[in-house]
Amino acid sequence: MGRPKEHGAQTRAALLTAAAEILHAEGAQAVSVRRVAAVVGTSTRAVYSLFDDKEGLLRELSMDVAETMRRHHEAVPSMDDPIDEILELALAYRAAAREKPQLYDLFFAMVSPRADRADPLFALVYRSFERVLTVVRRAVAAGVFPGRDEFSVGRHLFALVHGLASLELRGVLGDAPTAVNVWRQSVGATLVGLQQPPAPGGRADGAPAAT
Amino acid sequence: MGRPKEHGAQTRAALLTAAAEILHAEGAQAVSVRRVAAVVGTSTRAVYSLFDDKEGLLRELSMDVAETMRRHHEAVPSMDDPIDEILELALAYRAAAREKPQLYDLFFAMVSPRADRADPLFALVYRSFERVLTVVRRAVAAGVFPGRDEFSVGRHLFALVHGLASLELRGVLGDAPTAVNVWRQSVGATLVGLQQPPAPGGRADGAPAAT
DNA sequence: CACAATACCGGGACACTGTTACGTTACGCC
DNA sequence: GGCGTAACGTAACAGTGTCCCGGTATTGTG
Repeated sequence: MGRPKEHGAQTRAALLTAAAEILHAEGAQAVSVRRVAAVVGTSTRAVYSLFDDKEGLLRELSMDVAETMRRHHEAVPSMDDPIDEILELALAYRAAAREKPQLYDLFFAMVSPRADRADPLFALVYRSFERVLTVVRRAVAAGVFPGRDEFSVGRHLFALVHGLASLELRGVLGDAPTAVNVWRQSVGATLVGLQQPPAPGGRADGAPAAT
Repeated sequence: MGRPKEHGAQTRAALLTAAAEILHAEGAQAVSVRRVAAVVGTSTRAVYSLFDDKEGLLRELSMDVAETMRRHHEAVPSMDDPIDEILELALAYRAAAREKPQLYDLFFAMVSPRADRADPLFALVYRSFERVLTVVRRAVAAGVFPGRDEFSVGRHLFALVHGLASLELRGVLGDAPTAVNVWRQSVGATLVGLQQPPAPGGRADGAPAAT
């Protein structure tokens, strides 16, 4: 009973690709519900039927970056030296950010401690982090990062790659060959530092010292 | 000749404080020209007379963060050990970001290689970076960072503190005491790594290797 | 086969946004 | 006092996200 849905999977896909094209070509602020609907040739109503609202549409788009992140991260092969593997994973983060520069901010906006674990988008984002944690965990077990745990190292690396990505996407790191060297040197130096025991005065996991 | 200006320095100040209050209380998206004008009790025209447009208003607000950054950075005293001083400067960056959390994104948006050197806002932003560069330069001259130059070290530190600030403002670093430990450990480990000679395969300044 | 119930659709309306053109007003100068 | 001029407030314009209303297509039922 009732009129059957017209806005099905293909309209949904068309809206997403249209939104992605506009976003890729002109940036996030150029994406409007009316415009996306007009490109597809449907009404704004379709957006509100298929996604809840504009945020839902953008949220679906950020699945795109999250998937790009996952792809690059899981494409990194296992290596004998976990240090080499972590460096490659950092460069995978860079590659994903450069592949979807306009979506990168959307991706990082998903990072939140209050994220719902059952949310498929969060789960997808977490897979990339988990890929890194796997190696780090192995390295910690092997005594590569004395006095540190996997989360401490993971957080540090996350902060660094996000900072590097932010700077590069703003053009601060120069052209691509220069930028990749900055990444190599920065991540490399960080990994060297992490292999030394942490300075006293605070626990390595970030919790305050139990005095 | 001509009607005298009514929208002088005090209207300007009132608009700025009103905008800052709204931004502080409800975030950046809540700031609208009409609303700011209504709070002050004047017309939208005043905003366009005193500032060029809304971006000009926000731009003036970002002077606020830039000034906060400068204040915290220049409050850090000279120390015997440049490593200690750099760590304190990193914590100064953190303090400034935490003092104006809603404005932090505006601050970072000002970072661009295409920034106009004559722009007073850019000049203000650059003072904080220059404060760091001064110590780093001294350390490089003393041979503390073998095989690296001041810009390589400065960029690395900038990426790290921006990443840490971004994570902390999103609540990822936990409560304040935990977060400050994360900062100390991360910046500390980074400084340890930078004191080791860089890995071969690329120049430390980020430029591609001259093979 | 007719009909009403139903679930969806498109277009228009609403409350906003930033920005600008317009008519008005208030001053200094002649 | 009249006039030119510059700044004023208002109102309009084009755009945004969102939501409601009249219409419509389908389908179970009489």
